[in-house]
Amino acid sequence: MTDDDFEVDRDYAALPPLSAEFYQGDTVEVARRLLGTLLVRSSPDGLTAGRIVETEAYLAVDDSACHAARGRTRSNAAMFGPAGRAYVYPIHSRWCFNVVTGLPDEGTAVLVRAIVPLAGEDLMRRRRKREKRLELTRGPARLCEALAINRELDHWDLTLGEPLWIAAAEGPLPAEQLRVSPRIGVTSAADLPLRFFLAGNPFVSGKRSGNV
DNA sequence: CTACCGATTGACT
DNA sequence: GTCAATCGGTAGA
Repeated sequence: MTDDDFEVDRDYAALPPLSAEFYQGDTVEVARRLLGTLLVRSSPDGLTAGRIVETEAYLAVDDSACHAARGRTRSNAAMFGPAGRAYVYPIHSRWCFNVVTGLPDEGTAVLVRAIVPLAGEDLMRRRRKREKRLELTRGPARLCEALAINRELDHWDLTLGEPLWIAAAEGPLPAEQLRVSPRIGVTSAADLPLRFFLAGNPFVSGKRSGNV
């Protein structure tokens, strides 16, 4: 199954959201399981959707890069909520989208770093003010702008469906496509192998040479 | 209140 | 490849 196999008129809005159980497990496992799933966003402007191809896990124990590592604040409160909620965080005047995992009050989440555009590409181009397909959703803040994910969706329960949810992949991910590496951009706990991506996918962020 | 910094991006050499 | 813009969050005075 590749993205080229997709029907262009597929009804993404009808895809059911993943249930809370999907998100409640070990954060590293959830980060791996999210690869290949479909991130869907509906809005008055239209529907956008893409396949998740890169994630990063942020842990509760021995992970100084995790926003929850220095305790609960007003800004990171969503991380301490139930699994399956969105945690949307601003950095450098842009937004990043996370999925809360594990148990309530644990403070773990998975950052979605890249998706492959599957629906609403023209709407993504208008929001991003970019024409090149690769520049629409390659990177955590780019995909947020393409899907109009912002502070309003912090705390959103992704198991409820519209306006933002994640739907299951069509089938199991070929194990030979999975790659693991240190996380991108973090300045502490920079050596932990907590980034997961699909080998060779052009939408995976970071240096292209490191994505094979 | 001020000072510092970051899970980034885009422009530029 | 390098580097600066940019601003909310946080810590500290």
